[in-house]
Amino acid sequence: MAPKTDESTELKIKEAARKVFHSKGFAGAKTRDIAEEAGINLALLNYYFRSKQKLFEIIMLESMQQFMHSMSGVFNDMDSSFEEKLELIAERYLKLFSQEPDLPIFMLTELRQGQGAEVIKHINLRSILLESYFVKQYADLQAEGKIGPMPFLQFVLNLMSFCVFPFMAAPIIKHIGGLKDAEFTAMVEERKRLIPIWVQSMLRAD
Amino acid sequence: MAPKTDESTELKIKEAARKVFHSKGFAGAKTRDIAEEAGINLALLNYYFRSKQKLFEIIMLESMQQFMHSMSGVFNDMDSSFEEKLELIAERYLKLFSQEPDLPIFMLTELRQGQGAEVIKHINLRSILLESYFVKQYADLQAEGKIGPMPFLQFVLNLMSFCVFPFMAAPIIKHIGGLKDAEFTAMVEERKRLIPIWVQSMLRAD
DNA sequence: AAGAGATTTAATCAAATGATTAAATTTTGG
DNA sequence: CCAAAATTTAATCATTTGATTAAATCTCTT
Repeated sequence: MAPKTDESTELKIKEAARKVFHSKGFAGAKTRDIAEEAGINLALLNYYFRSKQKLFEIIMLESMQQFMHSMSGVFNDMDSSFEEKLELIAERYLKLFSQEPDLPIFMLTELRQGQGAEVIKHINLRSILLESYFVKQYADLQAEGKIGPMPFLQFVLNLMSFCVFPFMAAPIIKHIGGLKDAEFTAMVEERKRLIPIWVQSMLRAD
Repeated sequence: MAPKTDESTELKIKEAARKVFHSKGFAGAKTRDIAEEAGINLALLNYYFRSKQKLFEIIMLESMQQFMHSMSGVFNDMDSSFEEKLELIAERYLKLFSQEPDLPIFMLTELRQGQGAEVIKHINLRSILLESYFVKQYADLQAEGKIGPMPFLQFVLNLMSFCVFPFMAAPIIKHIGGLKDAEFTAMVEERKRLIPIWVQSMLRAD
């Protein structure tokens, strides 16, 4: 059944590893869980990826790229206005995290601890963000006095937190609000519309 | 040296457990690490707390109480205005997380996974929040038309995310912004002042 | 179809880890 | 000061877990 170069097995393992790592974290993920999730034997996992650590680094890197891929296209689009970009960013991130709700807390946890700390250096996150067309548009609007003096870093931080935090705090939010899954989804949908409005009002505040 | 009921040893262990659990999470924390951090033998840890799980539940509960203790006093203070409460909340939370930067991501991670999921039920987080004087002040301002129709849950979510997210994302923020610790602290200080202003502007936006 | 190479598996190893036990040491009450 | 109780330790156990190995099975070329 398996062809000479079996990419389907490699993909199955990676997919399983992504699921387990995202939901349990590096320390909580067991290689046997990943193998079982992939429907293969433990030895095969090491045959393909050599070690848990190596497999993790691949998943971590791809997760971060997934994270940034949603972003970079919008950030450097020359045809959309600053306001339109706000809408696109909220739209895309909330959609991504609706599909991958464990992604934000996984990445922030692993970046904070030892595991993922190395990966961040292999990605030019800094330049992708700070040399984007989005930054130029932001600076221009500030120069024209159309938005306030909020530093760009604070602005991005606030925008990201609006998008990311609801998913990280989902269990508490559902508990406090007494929300069922559908109601939580509705709240997220409402935020797609509101986040751009909120951000704009903040930018004019101080 | 040790008195009949040695509370100092018990406290030493709990303090060590708090440190290790907060920085590594339940799965990443090793009982031997905790014992070493406390300067005692592994067996003594089990003598006092019976098991890693039991010790964790104590730490988890106390962490959550610490989290809410900062809050509940402000939320039900009859003498401060809504605007003053915004300032107090930003002030207190940013101060707390400056001292305990691992607290937010620890709690959200463990609440999301199996470990802490039980603890949330033992705490009336929902009623503490939704039956507070803060909610009444919010509703009154809405009734008077002084703030917009933003649902209270979205409002609290936004306020919390402003306070919590910078600490969860600290490694990325420092990397992107090229910030040293002192500069990060300065940014947090600036947010103490700005968060109330931002929130007020959002409340008038939609 | 045969055999070489690739893929997959069952069995096993070694280290890490949570927990226990029995003995040693210290503290307390008489 | 002595003995009982409490505290602390070193040694050990059993399970989990990451990884390896040798054999079996499958695929593809000729």
